[in-house]
Amino acid sequence: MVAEQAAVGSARERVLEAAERVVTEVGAARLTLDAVSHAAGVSKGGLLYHFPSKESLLTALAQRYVDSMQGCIDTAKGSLEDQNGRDLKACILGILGSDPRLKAMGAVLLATAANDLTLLEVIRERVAEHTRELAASGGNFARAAVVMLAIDGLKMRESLRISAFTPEQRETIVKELLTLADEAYR
Amino acid sequence: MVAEQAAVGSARERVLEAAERVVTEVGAARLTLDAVSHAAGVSKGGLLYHFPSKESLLTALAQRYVDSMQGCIDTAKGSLEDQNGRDLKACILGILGSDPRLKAMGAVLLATAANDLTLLEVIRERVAEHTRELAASGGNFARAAVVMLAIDGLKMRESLRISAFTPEQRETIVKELLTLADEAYR
DNA sequence: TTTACCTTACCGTCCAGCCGGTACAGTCCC
DNA sequence: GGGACTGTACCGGCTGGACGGTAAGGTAAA
Repeated sequence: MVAEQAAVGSARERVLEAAERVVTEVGAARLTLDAVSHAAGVSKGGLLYHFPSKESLLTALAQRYVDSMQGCIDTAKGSLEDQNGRDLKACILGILGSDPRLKAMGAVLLATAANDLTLLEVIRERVAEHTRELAASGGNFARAAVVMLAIDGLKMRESLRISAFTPEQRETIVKELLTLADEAYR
Repeated sequence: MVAEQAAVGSARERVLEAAERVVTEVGAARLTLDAVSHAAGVSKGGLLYHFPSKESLLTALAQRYVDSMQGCIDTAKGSLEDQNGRDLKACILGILGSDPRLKAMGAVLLATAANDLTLLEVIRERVAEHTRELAASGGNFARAAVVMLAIDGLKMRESLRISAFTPEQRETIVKELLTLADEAYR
């Protein structure tokens, strides 16, 4: 059961938050307009006023996820002094950090992809941009790419709740990623 | 307990193959019993004779994927001489190789997860076992884990068709993974 | 005749999207 | 200032189609 939430923020924002909650709690297949509208404390008509179709809701969800991730990376970047591989390290700390905005990331990705693979276009573009930046960053491309891919892999496992690392193991892995990032830009 | 023989062309096998085709071609949300039975050239009743529910079909699909992956790894392992980090290298070559059985991997994972997150149990167990083996293998755990995670990340990106690497870049990444695997077991 | 395998026809539920409303805040004209 | 009109935000019942699953029967081999 998805609890109703007090009216805070714009209705549009409330709906998106509710959709994330629904998808994490009951799964992508049960992400229905009824469930989302109920969780957001609006009627289905109200939801459809802001998102004229389910597809538009999913698109907005994917966009929100991309924005959140960028936000987390930027925050992490701000806390790092200017150094070699700063961007890559910001990705490690930003994406694998504990920011609650990225908690639902995998589920959102899942719900989006499950409903329509073409909705991943937003994410595809972001990945392409990251890849270009990586190639242009002047470091060891292959090593930096491995670090990025490992970040993805870990985040994915954790989002699908199939990760089997202990907290200690996870910590050594993050440290190893930071070391590898260092080496890539030495 | 003699397992049902996976005779090539048996209806059961045809259905599973058809399900993979459907999920890659039209997406997880449109993986319906009608679509699968039609693609397999059987009636819906015929499909339900072999898989009494959609859930049982999805479970079989997940199991088939786990088996395929293990098969690919074993094949790759056979082609490697006994050396340090042989298992890890077999994962790199097996999973990131060109075996068609793993083509639909991500889509299958997606379809399974989208319909019911608990169906990932089979995969969760496999990941846990791999993690245990990695921890017991005597190499540099963190580094080996990073390699495994990067394999996952790359495979996932490719399955969702959001990867943006050129073939040349991909090749250098695979080489880098092999190098890192070497280092982890030196 | 029994069993394995498969078919067609059908049923009940669920869900996306539609539609006819309500409430209310401007704003323009008199 | 007050009536008429307009646009924004939202409500919730309804429906048509899709989909998972059932039932009853048919056929061929053992």
